[in-house]
Amino acid sequence: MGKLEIREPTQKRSIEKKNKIIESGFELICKKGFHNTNTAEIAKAAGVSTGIVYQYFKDKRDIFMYGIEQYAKNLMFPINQISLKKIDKKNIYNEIESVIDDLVKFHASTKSSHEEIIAIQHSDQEVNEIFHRYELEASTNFANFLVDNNIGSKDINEKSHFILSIMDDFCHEVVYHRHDNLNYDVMKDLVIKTIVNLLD
Amino acid sequence: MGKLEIREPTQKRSIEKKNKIIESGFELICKKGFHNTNTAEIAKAAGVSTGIVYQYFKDKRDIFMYGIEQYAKNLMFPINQISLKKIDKKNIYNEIESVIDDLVKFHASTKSSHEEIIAIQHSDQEVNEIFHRYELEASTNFANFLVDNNIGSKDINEKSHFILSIMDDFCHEVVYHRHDNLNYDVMKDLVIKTIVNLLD
Amino acid sequence: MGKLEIREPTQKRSIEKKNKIIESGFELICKKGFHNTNTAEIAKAAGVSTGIVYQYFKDKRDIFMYGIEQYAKNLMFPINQISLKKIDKKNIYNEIESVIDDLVKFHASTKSSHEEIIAIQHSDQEVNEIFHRYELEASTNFANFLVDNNIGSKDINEKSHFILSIMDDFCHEVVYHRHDNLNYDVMKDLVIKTIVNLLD
Amino acid sequence: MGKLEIREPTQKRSIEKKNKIIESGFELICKKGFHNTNTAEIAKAAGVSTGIVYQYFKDKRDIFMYGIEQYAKNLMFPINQISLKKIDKKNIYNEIESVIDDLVKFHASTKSSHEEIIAIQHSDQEVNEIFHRYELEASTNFANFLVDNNIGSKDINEKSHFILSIMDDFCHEVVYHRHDNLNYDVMKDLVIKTIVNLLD
DNA sequence: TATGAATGAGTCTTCATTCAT
DNA sequence: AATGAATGAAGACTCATTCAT
Repeated sequence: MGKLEIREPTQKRSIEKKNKIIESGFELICKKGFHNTNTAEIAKAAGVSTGIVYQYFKDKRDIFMYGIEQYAKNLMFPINQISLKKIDKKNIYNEIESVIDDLVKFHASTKSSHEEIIAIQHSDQEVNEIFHRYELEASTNFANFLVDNNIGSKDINEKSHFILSIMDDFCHEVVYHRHDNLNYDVMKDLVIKTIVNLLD
Repeated sequence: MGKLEIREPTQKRSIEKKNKIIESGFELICKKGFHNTNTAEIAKAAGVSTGIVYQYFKDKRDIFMYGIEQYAKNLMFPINQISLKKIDKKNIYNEIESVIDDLVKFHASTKSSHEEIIAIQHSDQEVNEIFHRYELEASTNFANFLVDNNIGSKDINEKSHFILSIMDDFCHEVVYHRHDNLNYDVMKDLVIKTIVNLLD
Repeated sequence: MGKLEIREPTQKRSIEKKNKIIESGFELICKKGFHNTNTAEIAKAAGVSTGIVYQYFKDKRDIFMYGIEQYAKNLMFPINQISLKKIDKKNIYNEIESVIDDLVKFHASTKSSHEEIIAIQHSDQEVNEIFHRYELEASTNFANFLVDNNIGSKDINEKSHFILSIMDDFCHEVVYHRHDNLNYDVMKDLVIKTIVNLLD
Repeated sequence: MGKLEIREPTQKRSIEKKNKIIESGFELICKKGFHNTNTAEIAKAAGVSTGIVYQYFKDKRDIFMYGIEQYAKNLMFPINQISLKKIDKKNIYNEIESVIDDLVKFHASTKSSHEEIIAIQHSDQEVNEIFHRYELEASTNFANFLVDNNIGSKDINEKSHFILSIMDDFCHEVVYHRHDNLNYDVMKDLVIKTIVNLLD
């Protein structure tokens, strides 16, 4: 009686519909903020009725959480997406530079959603945990990659984490917060040298 | 039109009352989120009636903005608050360690509000600008401090910015995101060495 | 922004519901005044929830404006509603008397709403313009009617307007402002004779 | 205990203050409407504190009622204000025209307040009664004036009332509702002739 | 499955009126 | 007598969620 069960769609059509809602909802929420986006808008943007939303999702937040999960998996930690090939240790400066350039491009491409997502991450414990999970994965993957390449084996977890954090900061700096008084080429050089140093 | 004017309190009692509202309101909003805190709660927490709130503030957001301004000025960039005494260059590792320890303590003390504030910073353009302003100030101050101590004069703005960013990340790591697999003493050591390196 | 659109109902049920809200709302507002009637009351009187009101109407005023439009069209200028048959010029006194009697009856039947409506007409520019529009129509219709009957063709617009105004005053006098010291049969006689005179 | 008595000021200063509040309040209310004018504004316009208002007046409405009383006495029925000198019966058309011209001027001068006052008159029983009282006086005065001049002694009350009503309508027509398709000189002529006719 | 009409609790804000000083 | 700070009830409007069809 009362509240209907949330349905897990099995039909192809249904799955597509559910994904469309996630996509539209997540996009709107990222663009306008969670509290400034209402379910009617989401339904409309997804081309469905408001009622159907509540057959696929527990509540409005649920829509967003699905979006977050996908985002965290695919986009939040671009280091997971960049193909890290074998590194030529003699040429390590250039190798790192190339990775950083890729990361910056990646960040730039997801820029518009990123801010609101970070916002919610910081105000929502559960979202934070999701990210934390994927961050750990990213960090571990990177550590393994380094080990596989016989680079900086001591304190490898800490180094991996630190390096990712430095690179992430640099990307944000470049993509979002351009300061007038900073020369970003100089900064990149500092970043790369720091990383090289850590990996020695 | 008939809108009553916002009063700028001059009486001591009134100023205290206004500050009490900012304090209570800001605290609640930081704890529960802007949209999950209503004006009645804020008024109650401040020990005033709902009506009086609107004599001191334009709207609910206005309360928060006052809080943000104060927070940005006093707490967001603790480097501004830490007394940076003359640095003994021979003992630079320990000097930096001491600064980092102070920063960590500072972050720990404001931990509870910090997350929601970052959240709002990332979703609200105006808040973001306020922080940007104070961040710039922090960065400049720190650069000047380094110059005054004849440390790392080349690319000083970039270095200053980079170092602050590294220290800030470390503080967050320690205070908010403790990863089980990381040894924070090791990380601190990495951080300090990196900074020393940059300042050489 | 996220504001949901006002829906123009097409379903029979919806149209009925919208009309019910207009009817109930208009009646309440006429009886108690616009500012003394709240949306909850209107919704209750219409047998709907407060929320639904805002799917059909932009705001509280909008409900009233729909009512006004209907009232202006159907009731405000009863001369538009009275069937003006061919006039027997030989018997013109009696013909006019009959029209006046009809008008008085009409006014009496709408008496309760009339006062508040006039009140709002005089304080609201838009309402005033609506009435002005229908008043013009009434005046023109009446002028045409007179012309069709070969009565008083000179200065016909002015005469038409003047006569309607005289009749309207008389109706109000009788229906609303009964003065103890006036004999309304005598007044009616004066009115009719004046009109006859104007049409000679 | 509790509610303080309304004070009837006897001091010259106090009386002036009370009158200032009536004047300012009435003006604001006429300009912006009763519900769109708040007591703080009234107090400010009168140069007093909000608190003092409630020592002179029972409530907000009370302020307005005092204003209405004065308005009704002095301005609402301008026929009471126009000096009606002996009428030269041979020249009666011109005499009436002159009265009408005076009335139009009078109406024009009070135009700005007039509309809101009529609005309130129609929505407020008590205001309506005040006007009714003064209307009666105007009507009686005018009847007496006619009798004194040996004009139209039969059905004099009805005629007086009717004539005033016709003149008032004409004034409103000219001052407020100018219709594009009406020639107001023609209308005036119709009005005067009608009146002359009634007085024969 | 799907629709979209309907619900009604919840929130910000205003303002007439009172009260401490 | 006077001030203006303070109160708190009231009201328009929104929106997540449910329900009749």
